[in-house]
Amino acid sequence: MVDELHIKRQFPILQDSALQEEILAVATYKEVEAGTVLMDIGRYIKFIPLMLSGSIKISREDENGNEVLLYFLEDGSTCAMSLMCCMDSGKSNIRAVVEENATLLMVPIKYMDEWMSKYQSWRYFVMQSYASRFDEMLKTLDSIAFHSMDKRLEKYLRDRSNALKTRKLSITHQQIAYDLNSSREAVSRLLKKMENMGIITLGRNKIELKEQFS
DNA sequence: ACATTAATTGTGT
DNA sequence: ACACAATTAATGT
Repeated sequence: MVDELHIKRQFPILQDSALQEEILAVATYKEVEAGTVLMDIGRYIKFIPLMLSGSIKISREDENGNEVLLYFLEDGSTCAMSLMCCMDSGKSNIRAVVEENATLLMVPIKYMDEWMSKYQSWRYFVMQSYASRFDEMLKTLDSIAFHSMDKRLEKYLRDRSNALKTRKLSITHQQIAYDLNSSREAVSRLLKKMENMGIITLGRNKIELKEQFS
């Protein structure tokens, strides 16, 4: 069901075929359906997930229990946070919820050290994951700190569209509001404006991003 | 096909 | 943010 070709396609950076074989040998294949809480704050991380398909939402909670959306994970990527955690306390700082049915390769974290020194491509992979997640989080931070809700909403739609690889999003205004820590009404009104501008079309439970959406 | 109902979206304050 | 209206999709009859 999962072979080297599969890995090559989804993780082009992991070129080393010895590494690919080793991944296949030690990883367990897992299918998770939408809504599953893959990892929660405070839980111990035992596996590094390599995503083959689907989409996962990574968020974090502050002292008051407010959830903050950090980014979406898509296929071909891994959770930089879990890479970091296995060098540190082993506990997760984040929550990972499956947005769209996902298939994963779960690699036990005990291989991390070994592979870091053994495989150059694994090192690159880890570094690149860090770099891109860090970058992504900076953008999210900018968006929260410096941009108004309409820009944040645009970014949200873009991100979600990229993660799910579709222009047709199935989501309610309420859920978006929750992810952006805003109110449903505010989101509804902004979406309506965007529809009037002609960059999206709205329907019950769906939002379609038009070509003009940049 | 029609009526009922729950969920989602729209609007005024 | 709240209250309520309007619309939509799902479900039963």
